[in-house]
Amino acid sequence: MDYPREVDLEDLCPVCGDKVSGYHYGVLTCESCKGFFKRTVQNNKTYACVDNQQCKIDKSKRKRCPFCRFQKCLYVGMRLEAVRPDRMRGGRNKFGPMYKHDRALKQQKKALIQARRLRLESSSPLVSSTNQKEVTFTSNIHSFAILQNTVLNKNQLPSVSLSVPCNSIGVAQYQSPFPSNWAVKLEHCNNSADLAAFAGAVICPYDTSSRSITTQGPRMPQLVIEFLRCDPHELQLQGKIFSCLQQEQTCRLREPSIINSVYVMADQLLCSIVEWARTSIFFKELKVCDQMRLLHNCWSELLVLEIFSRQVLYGLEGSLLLITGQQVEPSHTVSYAGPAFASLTQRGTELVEKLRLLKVDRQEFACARFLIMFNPDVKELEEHQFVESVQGQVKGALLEYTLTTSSQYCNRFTRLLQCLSELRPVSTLAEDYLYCRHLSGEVPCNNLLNEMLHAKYSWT
DNA sequence: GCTCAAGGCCAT
DNA sequence: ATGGCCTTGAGC
Repeated sequence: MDYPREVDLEDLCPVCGDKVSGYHYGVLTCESCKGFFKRTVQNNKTYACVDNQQCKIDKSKRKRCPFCRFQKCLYVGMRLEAVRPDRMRGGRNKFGPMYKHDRALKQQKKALIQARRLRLESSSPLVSSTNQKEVTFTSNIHSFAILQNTVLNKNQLPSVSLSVPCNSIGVAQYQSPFPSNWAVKLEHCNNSADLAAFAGAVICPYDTSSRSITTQGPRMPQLVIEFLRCDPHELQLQGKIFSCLQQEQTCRLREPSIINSVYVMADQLLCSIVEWARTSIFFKELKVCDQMRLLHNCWSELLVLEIFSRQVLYGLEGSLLLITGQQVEPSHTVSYAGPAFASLTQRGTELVEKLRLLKVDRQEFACARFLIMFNPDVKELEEHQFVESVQGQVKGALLEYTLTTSSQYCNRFTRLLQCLSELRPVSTLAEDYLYCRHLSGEVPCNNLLNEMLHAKYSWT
């Protein structure tokens, strides 16, 4: 079979799309972006964007806005500290081993793609036109889509589907009620460069065997598999929420207002979060008092993360996807939920966009929940050390996962953590909003959500 | 001795 | 200011 020549995206500069000339300051980039980055850092240049700081940077436009170009350089993971302050020439820097490891990963990926092609060529010389189209599409976009095909078609062992390092993992096991956009999701290859030291500390000894490629793809960290097993069941929750909304309607003898529905949904989501936590690995081993402390600290962040993950994994840009499957236009919320809700939605949308850009996947969201929950900064924890050690393990697993799934050392892990740290202010806004609505008596009472809000506002 | 990612140079 | 090509030199 004659496949179209594959456009290897990894041969293109992640900043401008020009031809890559090698690793420069931590990332495979072209010669011109290398030079641009060097000049900017060495000469301490500051730029300004005359537009809205969202200029498109490609080969033909890269000269137009140095501000956005430099932002993009940093975004794709170019490292300021790789520019030498003493301007010493030649030699090697501390990123040497990282580049080597990254190259090895790329080689493995290429080998896998080759294997996949050979397999297709030998097993089905007459591929239907639709299949052919799909293969062409995915291979042009990203190799992992092909890796996934290999695994899903070839191996039916239960554990195997969990060992695929890509966003599409969930397709086989996860019955989403929403239209799937898995096929077009790309694994963003921006790994963390500066995490080699941390990797060494957490996954010690640096476990290259776990990343070695087999026919099943790189292995997923065991802990991430455990986290996925704990995932709440979306359909069950959906059914419960529908029945609650119906009940609300029956009690009030009218269609519940949008804010009422939001409140009911938030309450049910919260119930499912608590249920998830209680049955989850690590958490179920904690003393009840510590469980309470942790949950009181993080419930709203988990709630917000739950809503955000739905937008990133299944939602469409520009609309808010509710657990019920309804799509809401965020700009319209102001008319029925007030400006406070609209500003909350605005903040949320911004963060969702960041998570979308990062292409955070189900595995990473699963880790994120545990990271948020096991917060050793929570006061008066009786099992503080345990909580701290779990957080360390989760970070390690997440780091290992990002290293395994991405072909490049960039700063994916750091960016993920950065995004998660931005959840707190949004969740605080959400709490404030819900509490105001609760005080005004517009929403149902006697539920878990009220309890949590009361607990918070009686403490502070 | 080779590699390759740093910095430098200079025509544009 | 940009970007293609050159020189350098630590680490393998």
